[in-house]
Amino acid sequence: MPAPNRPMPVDMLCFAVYSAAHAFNRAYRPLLARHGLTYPQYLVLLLLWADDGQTVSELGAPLFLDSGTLTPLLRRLESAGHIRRERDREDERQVRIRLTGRGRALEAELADVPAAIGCAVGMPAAELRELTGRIRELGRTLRATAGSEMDGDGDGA
Amino acid sequence: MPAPNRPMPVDMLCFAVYSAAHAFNRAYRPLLARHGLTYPQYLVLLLLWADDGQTVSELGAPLFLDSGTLTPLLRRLESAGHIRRERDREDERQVRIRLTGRGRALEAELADVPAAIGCAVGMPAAELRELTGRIRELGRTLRATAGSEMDGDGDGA
DNA sequence: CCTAATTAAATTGCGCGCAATACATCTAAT
DNA sequence: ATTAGATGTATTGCGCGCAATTTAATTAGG
Repeated sequence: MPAPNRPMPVDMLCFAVYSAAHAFNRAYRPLLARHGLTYPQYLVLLLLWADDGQTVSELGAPLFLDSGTLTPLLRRLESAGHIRRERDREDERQVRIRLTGRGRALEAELADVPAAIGCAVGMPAAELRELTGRIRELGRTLRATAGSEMDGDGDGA
Repeated sequence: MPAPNRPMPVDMLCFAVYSAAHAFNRAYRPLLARHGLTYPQYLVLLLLWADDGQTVSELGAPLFLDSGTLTPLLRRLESAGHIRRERDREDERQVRIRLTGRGRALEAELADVPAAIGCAVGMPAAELRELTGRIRELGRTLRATAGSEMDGDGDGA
Protein backbone atom coordinates (compact mmCIF):
# COMPACT_ATOMS: atom_id res chain seq x y z
CA MET A 1 0.00 0.00 0.00
CA PRO A 2 1.21 3.52 -0.74
CA ALA A 3 2.29 5.89 2.01
CA PRO A 4 -0.37 8.28 3.33
CA ASN A 5 1.47 11.09 1.52
CA ARG A 6 0.35 13.71 4.01
CA PRO A 7 0.80 17.37 3.27
CA MET A 8 3.51 18.76 5.51
CA PRO A 9 3.60 22.43 6.49
CA VAL A 10 7.05 22.97 5.07
CA ASP A 11 5.84 22.00 1.58
CA MET A 12 2.64 23.99 1.58
CA LEU A 13 2.07 27.34 -0.12
CA CYS A 14 -0.13 28.52 2.73
CA PHE A 15 2.61 27.83 5.22
CA ALA A 16 5.29 29.51 3.11
CA VAL A 17 3.10 32.61 3.05
CA TYR A 18 2.29 32.30 6.74
CA SER A 19 5.91 32.05 7.83
CA ALA A 20 7.12 34.71 5.36
CA ALA A 21 4.55 37.10 6.84
CA HIS A 22 5.95 36.44 10.30
CA ALA A 23 9.47 36.90 8.97
CA PHE A 24 8.53 40.31 7.56
CA ASN A 25 6.94 41.23 10.86
CA ARG A 26 10.13 40.31 12.69
CA ALA A 27 12.22 42.27 10.17
CA TYR A 28 10.10 45.40 10.62
CA ARG A 29 9.84 45.11 14.39
CA PRO A 30 13.25 46.51 15.40
CA LEU A 31 12.99 49.27 12.80
CA LEU A 32 9.58 50.41 14.02
CA ALA A 33 9.87 49.63 17.72
CA ARG A 34 12.28 52.50 18.33
CA HIS A 35 9.41 54.80 17.36
CA GLY A 36 6.90 52.78 19.37
CA LEU A 37 5.13 51.50 16.24
CA THR A 38 3.96 48.12 15.06
CA TYR A 39 3.81 46.94 11.46
CA PRO A 40 0.02 47.38 11.08
CA GLN A 41 0.32 50.85 12.60
CA TYR A 42 3.03 51.64 10.05
CA LEU A 43 0.73 50.53 7.22
CA VAL A 44 -1.97 52.90 8.48
CA LEU A 45 0.53 55.74 8.66
CA LEU A 46 1.65 55.06 5.08
CA LEU A 47 -1.97 55.52 3.98
CA LEU A 48 -2.35 58.71 6.01
CA TRP A 49 0.89 60.23 4.78
CA ALA A 50 -0.42 59.81 1.25
CA ASP A 51 -3.95 61.03 2.05
CA ASP A 52 -4.71 62.60 5.41
CA GLY A 53 -8.21 62.75 6.86
CA GLN A 54 -9.50 59.37 5.72
CA THR A 55 -12.29 57.61 7.58
CA VAL A 56 -11.85 54.33 9.44
CA SER A 57 -13.51 52.44 6.59
CA GLU A 58 -11.38 54.14 3.95
CA LEU A 59 -8.27 53.08 5.82
CA GLY A 60 -9.59 49.58 6.33
CA ALA A 61 -10.53 48.87 2.72
CA PRO A 62 -7.02 48.65 1.18
CA LEU A 63 -5.74 46.80 4.28
CA PHE A 64 -8.68 44.36 4.44
CA LEU A 65 -9.18 45.30 8.08
CA ASP A 66 -12.42 46.23 9.81
CA SER A 67 -13.21 48.50 12.72
CA GLY A 68 -12.77 45.64 15.16
CA THR A 69 -9.07 45.74 14.38
CA LEU A 70 -8.66 49.39 13.46
CA THR A 71 -10.50 51.08 16.31
CA PRO A 72 -8.12 49.93 19.06
CA LEU A 73 -5.11 50.36 16.76
CA LEU A 74 -6.11 53.94 16.00
CA ARG A 75 -6.77 54.61 19.66
CA ARG A 76 -3.19 53.57 20.39
CA LEU A 77 -1.89 55.81 17.60
CA GLU A 78 -3.95 58.62 19.10
CA SER A 79 -2.71 58.16 22.65
CA ALA A 80 0.83 58.07 21.24
CA GLY A 81 0.10 61.51 19.79
CA HIS A 82 0.45 60.54 16.11
CA ILE A 83 -3.16 61.12 15.01
CA ARG A 84 -6.39 62.79 16.04
CA ARG A 85 -9.84 61.23 15.65
CA GLU A 86 -12.78 63.47 14.99
CA ARG A 87 -16.34 62.77 13.99
CA ASP A 88 -17.21 63.96 10.51
CA ARG A 89 -19.42 67.07 10.72
CA GLU A 90 -21.33 66.04 7.58
CA ASP A 91 -21.91 62.43 8.66
CA GLU A 92 -21.49 61.89 12.34
CA ARG A 93 -21.28 58.13 11.92
CA GLN A 94 -17.86 58.47 10.36
CA VAL A 95 -14.61 59.17 12.16
CA ARG A 96 -11.93 61.06 10.27
CA ILE A 97 -8.33 60.27 11.08
CA ARG A 98 -5.93 63.19 10.87
CA LEU A 99 -2.20 63.25 11.42
CA THR A 100 -0.79 65.48 14.13
CA GLY A 101 2.47 67.34 13.60
CA ARG A 102 4.14 64.51 15.42
CA GLY A 103 2.52 61.98 13.11
CA ARG A 104 3.63 63.90 10.03
CA ALA A 105 7.15 64.16 11.41
CA LEU A 106 7.32 60.38 11.61
CA GLU A 107 7.34 60.18 7.84
CA ALA A 108 10.80 61.70 7.67
CA GLU A 109 12.05 59.75 10.68
CA LEU A 110 10.97 56.49 9.08
CA ALA A 111 12.13 57.38 5.58
CA ASP A 112 14.90 54.80 5.68
CA VAL A 113 12.68 51.88 6.62
CA PRO A 114 11.71 50.85 3.07
CA ALA A 115 15.36 50.73 2.06
CA ALA A 116 16.28 48.65 5.10
CA ILE A 117 13.56 46.13 4.33
CA GLY A 118 14.42 46.13 0.65
CA CYS A 119 17.95 45.29 1.67
CA ALA A 120 16.78 42.44 3.88
CA VAL A 121 14.72 41.04 1.01
CA GLY A 122 17.76 41.19 -1.23
CA MET A 123 15.95 40.85 -4.52
CA PRO A 124 16.35 42.68 -7.82
CA ALA A 125 13.62 45.27 -8.40
CA ALA A 126 12.19 43.45 -11.40
CA GLU A 127 11.92 40.15 -9.59
CA LEU A 128 10.47 41.92 -6.58
CA ARG A 129 7.72 43.46 -8.69
CA GLU A 130 6.97 40.18 -10.38
CA LEU A 131 6.78 38.21 -7.13
CA THR A 132 4.66 40.92 -5.50
CA GLY A 133 2.23 40.73 -8.40
CA ARG A 134 1.91 36.95 -8.17
CA ILE A 135 1.28 36.98 -4.44
CA ARG A 136 -1.26 39.79 -4.83
CA GLU A 137 -3.01 37.72 -7.46
CA LEU A 138 -2.98 34.76 -5.06
CA GLY A 139 -4.63 36.90 -2.39
CA ARG A 140 -7.24 38.12 -4.85
CA THR A 141 -8.08 34.55 -5.86
CA LEU A 142 -8.38 33.41 -2.25
CA ARG A 143 -10.60 36.31 -1.30
CA ALA A 144 -12.78 35.68 -4.34
CA THR A 145 -13.26 32.02 -3.43
CA ALA A 146 -13.73 32.69 0.29
CA GLY A 147 -17.25 32.35 1.59
CA SER A 148 -18.37 29.95 -1.12
CA GLU A 149 -18.12 26.39 0.20
CA MET A 150 -15.23 24.55 -1.36
CA ASP A 151 -14.94 20.83 -1.99
CA GLY A 152 -12.99 20.53 -5.21
CA ASP A 153 -9.88 18.42 -5.85
CA GLY A 154 -7.00 20.86 -5.98
CA ASP A 155 -3.43 20.33 -4.87
CA GLY A 156 -3.57 21.08 -1.16
CA ALA A 157 -1.84 24.40 -0.80
CA MET B 1 10.43 69.09 -7.31
CA PRO B 2 9.55 65.43 -7.73
CA ALA B 3 6.65 63.84 -5.85
CA PRO B 4 7.50 62.21 -2.51
CA ASN B 5 7.01 58.83 -4.20
CA ARG B 6 5.92 57.15 -0.99
CA PRO B 7 5.69 53.39 -0.80
CA MET B 8 2.03 52.40 -0.57
CA PRO B 9 0.93 49.18 1.08
CA VAL B 10 -0.79 47.89 -2.00
CA ASP B 11 2.48 47.96 -3.96
CA MET B 12 4.70 46.40 -1.34
CA LEU B 13 5.86 42.80 -1.22
CA CYS B 14 5.55 42.70 2.56
CA PHE B 15 1.93 43.77 2.33
CA ALA B 16 1.11 41.28 -0.43
CA VAL B 17 2.47 38.54 1.82
CA TYR B 18 0.70 39.97 4.87
CA SER B 19 -2.70 40.13 3.21
CA ALA B 20 -2.28 36.77 1.44
CA ALA B 21 -1.57 35.18 4.81
CA HIS B 22 -4.80 36.63 6.17
CA ALA B 23 -6.64 35.45 3.06
CA PHE B 24 -5.38 31.89 3.64
CA ASN B 25 -6.44 32.11 7.26
CA ARG B 26 -9.92 33.17 6.21
CA ALA B 27 -10.07 30.37 3.63
CA TYR B 28 -9.10 27.74 6.20
CA ARG B 29 -11.33 29.10 8.96
CA PRO B 30 -14.70 27.70 7.84
CA LEU B 31 -13.11 24.34 6.95
CA LEU B 32 -11.46 23.97 10.36
CA ALA B 33 -14.00 25.73 12.55
CA ARG B 34 -16.50 22.91 12.24
CA HIS B 35 -13.95 20.75 14.05
CA GLY B 36 -13.17 23.49 16.53
CA LEU B 37 -9.68 24.03 15.11
CA THR B 38 -7.66 27.07 14.11
CA TYR B 39 -5.09 27.18 11.33
CA PRO B 40 -2.03 27.06 13.64
CA GLN B 41 -3.61 24.16 15.50
CA TYR B 42 -4.08 22.40 12.17
CA LEU B 43 -0.39 22.90 11.35
CA VAL B 44 0.57 21.27 14.65
CA LEU B 45 -1.74 18.34 13.97
CA LEU B 46 -0.18 17.87 10.51
CA LEU B 47 3.21 17.50 12.21
CA LEU B 48 1.84 15.09 14.80
CA TRP B 49 0.04 12.92 12.24
CA ALA B 50 3.37 12.48 10.48
CA ASP B 51 5.37 11.90 13.69
CA ASP B 52 3.60 11.43 17.00
CA GLY B 53 5.27 12.07 20.35
CA GLN B 54 7.35 15.11 19.44
CA THR B 55 8.43 17.62 22.06
CA VAL B 56 7.25 21.22 22.16
CA SER B 57 10.55 22.39 20.70
CA GLU B 58 10.48 19.81 17.93
CA LEU B 59 7.02 21.02 16.93
CA GLY B 60 8.07 24.64 17.17
CA ALA B 61 11.19 24.40 15.02
CA PRO B 62 9.57 23.82 11.60
CA LEU B 63 6.80 26.29 12.43
CA PHE B 64 9.17 28.98 13.77
CA LEU B 65 7.08 29.17 16.94
CA ASP B 66 8.29 29.14 20.54
CA SER B 67 6.73 27.87 23.74
CA GLY B 68 5.12 31.25 24.36
CA THR B 69 2.84 30.53 21.43
CA LEU B 70 2.75 26.75 21.53
CA THR B 71 2.11 26.14 25.21
CA PRO B 72 -1.35 27.74 25.28
CA LEU B 73 -2.17 26.38 21.81
CA LEU B 74 -1.30 22.84 22.96
CA ARG B 75 -3.27 23.31 26.14
CA ARG B 76 -6.31 24.12 24.04
CA LEU B 77 -5.73 21.07 21.85
CA GLU B 78 -5.45 19.02 25.04
CA SER B 79 -8.64 20.32 26.61
CA ALA B 80 -10.38 19.64 23.29
CA GLY B 81 -9.26 16.02 23.70
CA HIS B 82 -7.02 15.87 20.62
CA ILE B 83 -3.67 15.40 22.35
CA ARG B 84 -2.07 14.45 25.66
CA ARG B 85 0.93 16.19 27.18
CA GLU B 86 3.33 14.18 29.26
CA ARG B 87 6.74 14.99 30.68
CA ASP B 88 9.53 12.93 29.15
CA ARG B 89 10.73 10.30 31.61
CA GLU B 90 14.32 10.58 30.38
CA ASP B 91 14.43 14.37 30.50
CA GLU B 92 11.77 15.92 32.66
CA ARG B 93 12.30 19.33 31.11
CA GLN B 94 10.72 18.17 27.88
CA VAL B 95 7.03 17.67 27.24
CA ARG B 96 6.05 15.04 24.68
CA ILE B 97 2.88 15.64 22.70
CA ARG B 98 0.89 12.54 21.80
CA LEU B 99 -2.29 12.24 19.78
CA THR B 100 -5.34 10.74 21.40
CA GLY B 101 -7.66 8.47 19.42
CA ARG B 102 -9.80 11.52 18.83
CA GLY B 103 -6.77 13.43 17.55
CA ARG B 104 -5.83 10.62 15.20
CA ALA B 105 -9.40 10.38 13.93
CA LEU B 106 -9.25 14.03 12.92
CA GLU B 107 -6.79 13.16 10.17
CA ALA B 108 -9.46 11.29 8.24
CA GLU B 109 -12.14 13.86 9.02
CA LEU B 110 -9.94 16.64 7.66
CA ALA B 111 -8.64 14.68 4.69
CA ASP B 112 -10.51 16.87 2.24
CA VAL B 113 -9.14 20.17 3.52
CA PRO B 114 -5.99 20.26 1.36
CA ALA B 115 -8.06 19.69 -1.76
CA ALA B 116 -10.51 22.42 -0.80
CA ILE B 117 -7.70 24.90 -0.28
CA GLY B 118 -5.96 23.78 -3.44
CA CYS B 119 -9.18 24.50 -5.26
CA ALA B 120 -9.43 27.96 -3.72
CA VAL B 121 -5.86 28.69 -4.81
CA GLY B 122 -6.71 27.62 -8.32
CA MET B 123 -3.17 27.20 -9.55
CA PRO B 124 -1.52 24.47 -11.61
CA ALA B 125 0.64 22.14 -9.52
CA ALA B 126 3.86 23.17 -11.24
CA GLU B 127 3.25 26.87 -10.71
CA LEU B 128 2.18 26.17 -7.13
CA ARG B 129 5.47 24.41 -6.40
CA GLU B 130 7.48 27.15 -8.05
CA LEU B 131 5.71 29.95 -6.17
CA THR B 132 5.97 28.06 -2.89
CA GLY B 133 9.69 27.69 -3.41
CA ARG B 134 10.18 31.39 -4.12
CA ILE B 135 8.25 32.46 -1.05
CA ARG B 136 10.10 29.96 1.12
CA GLU B 137 13.35 31.38 -0.17
CA LEU B 138 12.08 34.88 0.67
CA GLY B 139 11.35 33.75 4.21
CA ARG B 140 14.79 32.19 4.52
CA THR B 141 16.45 35.40 3.35
CA LEU B 142 14.46 37.53 5.77
CA ARG B 143 15.20 35.27 8.71
CA ALA B 144 18.88 35.25 7.79
CA THR B 145 19.03 39.05 7.70
CA ALA B 146 16.88 39.53 10.81
CA GLY B 147 18.75 40.64 13.90
CA SER B 148 21.60 42.28 12.03
CA GLU B 149 20.97 46.01 11.77
CA MET B 150 19.96 47.00 8.28
CA ASP B 151 20.46 50.34 6.57
CA GLY B 152 21.11 49.55 2.93
CA ASP B 153 19.34 51.04 -0.08
CA GLY B 154 17.00 48.39 -1.37
CA ASP B 155 13.64 48.88 -3.00
CA GLY B 156 11.24 49.16 -0.08
CA ALA B 157 9.50 45.83 0.01
C1' DC C 1 -43.32 63.16 9.42
C1' DC C 2 -42.29 58.63 11.34
C1' DT C 3 -40.75 54.21 10.98
C1' DA C 4 -37.70 50.56 8.88
C1' DA C 5 -33.67 49.43 6.88
C1' DT C 6 -28.95 50.57 6.13
C1' DT C 7 -24.51 52.15 7.33
C1' DA C 8 -20.20 53.43 10.33
C1' DA C 9 -17.84 52.65 14.54
C1' DA C 10 -17.26 50.70 18.73
C1' DT C 11 -17.37 46.81 21.86
C1' DT C 12 -16.68 41.98 23.45
C1' DG C 13 -14.46 37.66 23.48
C1' DC C 14 -11.04 34.59 21.96
C1' DG C 15 -6.75 32.84 19.78
C1' DC C 16 -2.46 33.71 18.05
C1' DG C 17 2.62 35.72 18.02
C1' DC C 18 6.30 37.43 20.44
C1' DA C 19 9.37 39.70 23.91
C1' DA C 20 10.67 39.24 28.50
C1' DT C 21 10.81 36.77 32.46
C1' DA C 22 10.50 32.85 35.64
C1' DC C 23 11.14 28.22 36.86
C1' DA C 24 12.58 23.55 36.82
C1' DT C 25 15.75 20.21 35.10
C1' DC C 26 19.92 18.72 33.23
C1' DT C 27 25.06 19.12 32.33
C1' DA C 28 29.74 20.33 33.31
C1' DA C 29 33.45 21.72 36.00
C1' DT C 30 35.65 21.75 39.99
C1' DA D 1 28.80 16.62 45.95
C1' DT D 2 28.32 21.56 44.85
C1' DT D 3 27.73 24.99 42.05
C1' DA D 4 27.39 27.55 37.58
C1' DG D 5 25.70 27.53 33.33
C1' DA D 6 22.70 25.84 29.82
C1' DT D 7 18.37 24.00 28.26
C1' DG D 8 13.14 23.21 27.86
C1' DT D 9 8.64 24.92 29.24
C1' DA D 10 5.63 27.91 31.29
C1' DT D 11 3.98 32.57 32.40
C1' DT D 12 2.90 37.51 31.72
C1' DG D 13 1.73 41.42 29.08
C1' DC D 14 0.54 43.52 24.90
C1' DG D 15 -1.06 44.14 20.09
C1' DC D 16 -3.21 42.35 16.34
C1' DG D 17 -7.24 39.86 13.57
C1' DC D 18 -11.75 38.49 13.32
C1' DA D 19 -16.57 36.99 14.37
C1' DA D 20 -20.53 38.61 16.60
C1' DT D 21 -23.04 42.04 18.71
C1' DT D 22 -24.26 46.78 19.95
C1' DT D 23 -24.99 51.73 19.41
C1' DA D 24 -25.63 55.81 16.90
C1' DA D 25 -26.55 58.27 12.66
C1' DT D 26 -28.36 58.37 8.04
C1' DT D 27 -31.36 57.12 4.38
C1' DA D 28 -35.55 55.25 2.26
C1' DG D 29 -40.52 54.23 2.27
C1' DG D 30 -45.05 54.85 3.36
